[in-house]
Order: sequence, then structure tokens, then C-alpha cells
Amino acid sequence: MAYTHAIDETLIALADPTRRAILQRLRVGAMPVGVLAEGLPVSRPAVSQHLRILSNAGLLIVTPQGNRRLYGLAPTGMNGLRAYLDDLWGDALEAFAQAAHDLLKDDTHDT
Amino acid sequence: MAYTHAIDETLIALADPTRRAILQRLRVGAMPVGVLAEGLPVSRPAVSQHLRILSNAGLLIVTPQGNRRLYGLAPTGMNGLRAYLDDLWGDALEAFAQAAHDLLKDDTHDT
DNA sequence: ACTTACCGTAAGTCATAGCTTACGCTTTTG
DNA sequence: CAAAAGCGTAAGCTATGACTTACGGTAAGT
Repeated sequence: MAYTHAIDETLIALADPTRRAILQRLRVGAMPVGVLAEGLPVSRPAVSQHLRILSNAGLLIVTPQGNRRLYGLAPTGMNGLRAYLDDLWGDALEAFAQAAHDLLKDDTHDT
Repeated sequence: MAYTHAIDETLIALADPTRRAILQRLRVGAMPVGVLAEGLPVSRPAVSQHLRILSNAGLLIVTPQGNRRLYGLAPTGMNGLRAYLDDLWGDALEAFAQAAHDLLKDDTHDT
């Protein structure tokens, strides 16, 4: 397993609007930092910093190509977060169903 | 009734470790603020503030019961975020498959 | 080999998020 | 009715995060 680069980093990475804009922009495919920065309201170094965070979170794949570095979405980057959400909300749904069941207490109960 | 409480709020809500601890603690079921705070390393008012953020993000359901207020996980709270991730990463996977396909069918000769 | 392009990092500034203490309101209890 | 319990909110402090400009290092072009 070890899909997870630590949920913490993934969520922090996704919590920033500029970083989400970067991800949106990468949907069409990988691109170098310069091109990426042109479509964004912040400077190129700022983009570089965001890319570092996104990469550390396992959300991006970096492909050095001579002079440039191509950044693209990592296909498995979201697996850790997904697993986390599924786990957490799985229990939540169970607890909710249980509560609803308790409220309806006119049905038979079991264990 | 949009699921979307704005993914912005959802992600920011999830990005904080204390708030995730709160969610974890609520997995077993709803509970009032006081009980919730006892299991956490921060003060009760701090928990209240976090609960407000989580509620605004649509992640919690509040049930006033006389003197107290019971906080529980909202079953549909994650739907918006899930949809967002599915959409974003759906395209990412397509782009990735496309790129892989391109590489196989027409190898670029460089160097 | 020199110049240009591309990129990451360092240093510094400014805004914001999270915490604590203090306070006021509402509901329960004696 | 008075006292206490349970919460939310305001005010203030501090740490952290996001941005900018400046700089250095490597690859490409002439």
C-alpha cells in the first residue's frame, strides 16, 4: 500500500485555491513551469513553490526534459485521500443508519 | 439543493489536523461539545470554532437538545468533494492514458 | 565560448488561521 | 427564584503560509 504520502500533505495541498487552479490547468496534460505560470495570477517562482508542495503530496509527476521540467497529474495521486474519505465516511454512514434505526425502534432489533 | 457547499470550504475544513481529529472522534456517533473537547488537546472554545467551520462546510449535522448541541457527521457531507475529485482525476487519467498511448505509437527520436 | 532561456531557492514582507482567556446568553437544577 | 451547567462569540496574540524580488545554476542556441 503506501499509496498515501500522508493525508495531511494531500489535504493541505488541495486546500489552496492557486494549487487547485494549477491542477485544473494540468488536466489537459503536462506542461513546463513557464507555460503554467502564464495562465495564473501569480509569479513563476510562486508557481514553483506550489509545484513543490503538490509534488511532495504525490499529486504530480515531474518529467525533466532537458532545460525544462514537465509537470503532470499523478494518476494515483488521489488514492490515499479517497481511501481516507471512504474509511471515515463509511463509519459515519453506519452510525447514521444505526441512529435512524434506533429512532424507528418499532422494528425488531438484533445484534 | 446543491451538494456543493463550495469545495473550498470542505477542503479547508479537512486540511486542519484538529478538525480531522474531531471527525474521527465523531465516527462512533454524535456528541455534545463538552464531551468532544475532553478527548482533544485544545480548549472547548477552540473546538466550538472548529465545529463552526466543519458545519459551514456541510460536514456536520447539528442537533440542539435542550441545553446542549449534538454534533454528528453529515452522511452526504463528502459528496461534493468526491464529485470534484472524480471529475478532476477522471480527466487526469484520460490524459495519462493518452500520453502513454502517444509514446507507444510514435516514439520520438531525440538526443 | 558567450549569451540567452528556463527553473529552483533564499530572504523578506504581509495577511490569515488557530489558540487562549473573558464574557454573555440560554437551559436545567435545587 | 437563584445557582450552576453548557455553548457560542469577541478580543488579542502568535505562528505559519503565500507572495514578491533577487540570485545562482544548468541546458540550449548562435
